[in-house]
Amino acid sequence: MIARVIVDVPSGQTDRLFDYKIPNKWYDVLEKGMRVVVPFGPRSIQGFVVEITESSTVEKLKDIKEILDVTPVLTEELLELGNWLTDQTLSYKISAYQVMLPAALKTKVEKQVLCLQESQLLPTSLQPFFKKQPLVKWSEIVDTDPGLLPSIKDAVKSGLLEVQYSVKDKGKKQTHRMIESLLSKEQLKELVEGLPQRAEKQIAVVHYFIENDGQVPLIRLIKMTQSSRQSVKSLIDKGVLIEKEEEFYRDPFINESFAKTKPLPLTDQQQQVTTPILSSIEEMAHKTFLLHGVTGSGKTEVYLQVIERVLSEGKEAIVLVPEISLTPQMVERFKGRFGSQVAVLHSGLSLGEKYDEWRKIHRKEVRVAVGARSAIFAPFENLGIIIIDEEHEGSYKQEEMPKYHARDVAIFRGSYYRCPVVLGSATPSLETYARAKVGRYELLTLGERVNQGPLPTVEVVDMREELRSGNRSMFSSALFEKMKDRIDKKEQMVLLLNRRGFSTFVMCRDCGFVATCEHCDISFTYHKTNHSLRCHYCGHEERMITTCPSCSSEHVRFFGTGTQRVEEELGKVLPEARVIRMDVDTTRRKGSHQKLLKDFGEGKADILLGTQMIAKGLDFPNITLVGVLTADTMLHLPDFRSSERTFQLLTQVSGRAGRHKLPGEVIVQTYTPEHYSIEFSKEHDFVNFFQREMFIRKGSGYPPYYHIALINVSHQELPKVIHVTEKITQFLRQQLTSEANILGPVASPIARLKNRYRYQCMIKYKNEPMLGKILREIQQHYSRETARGDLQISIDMNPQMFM
DNA sequence: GATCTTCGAATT
DNA sequence: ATTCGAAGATCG
Repeated sequence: MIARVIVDVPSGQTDRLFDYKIPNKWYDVLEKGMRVVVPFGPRSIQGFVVEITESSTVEKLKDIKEILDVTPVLTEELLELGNWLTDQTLSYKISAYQVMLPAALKTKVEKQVLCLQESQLLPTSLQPFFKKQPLVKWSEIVDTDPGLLPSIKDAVKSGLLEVQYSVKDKGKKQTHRMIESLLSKEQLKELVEGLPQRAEKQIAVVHYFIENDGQVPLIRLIKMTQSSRQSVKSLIDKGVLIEKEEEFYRDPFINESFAKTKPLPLTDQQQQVTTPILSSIEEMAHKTFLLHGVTGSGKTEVYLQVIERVLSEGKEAIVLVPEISLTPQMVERFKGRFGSQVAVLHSGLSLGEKYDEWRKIHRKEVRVAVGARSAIFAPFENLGIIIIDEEHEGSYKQEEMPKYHARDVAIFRGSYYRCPVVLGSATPSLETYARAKVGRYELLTLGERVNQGPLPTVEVVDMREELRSGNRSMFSSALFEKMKDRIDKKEQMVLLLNRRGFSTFVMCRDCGFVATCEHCDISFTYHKTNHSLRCHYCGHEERMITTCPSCSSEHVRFFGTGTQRVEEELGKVLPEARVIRMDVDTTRRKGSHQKLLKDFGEGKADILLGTQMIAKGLDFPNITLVGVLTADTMLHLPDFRSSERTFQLLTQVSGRAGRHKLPGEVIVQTYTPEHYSIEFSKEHDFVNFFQREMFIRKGSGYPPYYHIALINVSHQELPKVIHVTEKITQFLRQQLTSEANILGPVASPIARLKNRYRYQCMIKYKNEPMLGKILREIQQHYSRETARGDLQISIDMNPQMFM
């Protein structure tokens, strides 16, 4: 029997099947979808079996070396999905399979040197390594002295040493040592009598087992009885106790208990949107729904109740949530309703924790997966529904290979299992809403807030006017008055500023020199905490300059406002206000995001100041004011979605105010109050925003009217980049139909990043059946140069970002 | 001529 | 990705 394998070598040349013989002993064991170790050239590497056949066209086949799984990690469906993903995103098969699995399942290969005979026979320089053990890491020898390479080679030739490869699973299952008594309580009591008085510790341990039943983790036993490992061990040796290794899951929520919740009665409108979803579940008819519900309209309760139905039919559910709103608040609602049926997957978990959550799904111990983007690959085999909350969020698009969008994967899986996909949002993406309007998706609308409360009133403040009337501070007088008012009333507020750091750029007032990162074409952001200049794209950090490097002037000043500066300013103008600042810098540490929100929820601060990460999902009853300091920051980015993003952000953040009893107010400060994305967000008017934006997209040939493919070329040398991009553009013009609109080559918005120049070419198209094949040809053509790493060509079939 | 470097091809 | 071997480069 032959196994056809995709090997773990991400390169163009190896992105195909390799055949291996299956040794007789594994005929019944090996299934497709399992990971195996195979010989590949002189080394051993990991691979996925994707097919098992009778025969092969290749003459000299090698044997499969090892099987890494007991049950397949990739189901039939996921294998198919992997193929589809590869075609859609023009990536490698191996990358597609790997992205569907927890990182812990990716093995690492270790190169080792094995000493076959007495170490004394080796050259003296090598002897010390093999004194203690015959097996030594290759790196251990070569790192100490690269000059030893020839002697190793010689020793291998003369049969003293052998080079081998060991493939190791990264994902260690964690085990606890559990201790259990072998004797009955009566026997234990007898035993205590017989023990010598001075064996205090042992007596304490035995007493524990007289008083308690069943197993206990070793560590806990030692702690509770004040005993030691030694005393437990001697009881084991005596045959009184027994030690067992028990596999356990690292539970990230171990210290939290979730109050059980019951389904809430649905409002009429909730009822209306639930019915069509339920019938899609029952009829096993795949359909994609767009659940368009204003903020606070109770989308989550709808999700919970349709999932309830799915579970009662014995099926499974996936719920996708943007990473940032995967807060305890959200998790609590799912765990509260479905208890231990839920696995939670997000980036805050350690490698091992993610693996454990994944295994709960794989082993069918849970039936609901709640998580960020990658949870869309949860290995369920009887899916009943897929829900994507906040479907417009950019984080559903993976920006690395394979550059997939979770929404597309959801629809693939939904149609495979003939189950509904529900896309929920208060501000759907234009693509999604357009599809709903033409009937490709079914539109469901929740137009009112559950508590019947009105949407917050939004006041737009023209900052140019403020400036004219002499107010040069970052707070308009309207906003400032309202802030003071809330502090007096002991109510809370949220301030949004989409820039972290202190200032957005640092410039010399005399010569206009702007401090920029030496590796990228990006201006530095000043960070006050450690008095440094930081590049927000590559992370490079330098000390703040006091004199201008260009003209030696000392008039170096900060321009633009970041969250740090606002925090400082608040301290001056509202010293009595307690402020929590939330941005990438204050939430870098694991769990700090949660902690800051918890503090705010408990009323430990009056003001929550932050970047866009505070715009989503938070639901605190006491927030009655939202202030947007500068609504324009996103508006002028070189991206055709900038208006859409601005509208979404303003609408989302407005939704944070007045969600409960107290009415909410929003103040939006801007220099362009007449811009339609600001005007429509003021009225919470998605539908009119949509129409206006669609008109613009149509005129300029952007999605949803056209598809986009973006090719990004980068290299250390500028002429090379230009030349290659030029060639690619030419080739595309030649190959594609005259309907396709090919733009470029142009420098990327970030023209240099991490010391590499970047150029791009954009294709706008409606129907280009050959596009995939043509782009593959381009990849192939440059595969030599890209394999060596100096040239990079990245293709994004539906880019969310143009930087 | 021996040894070191670079480049391309093959990996089942 | 990594490895091996052929073809050129460098040195004594």
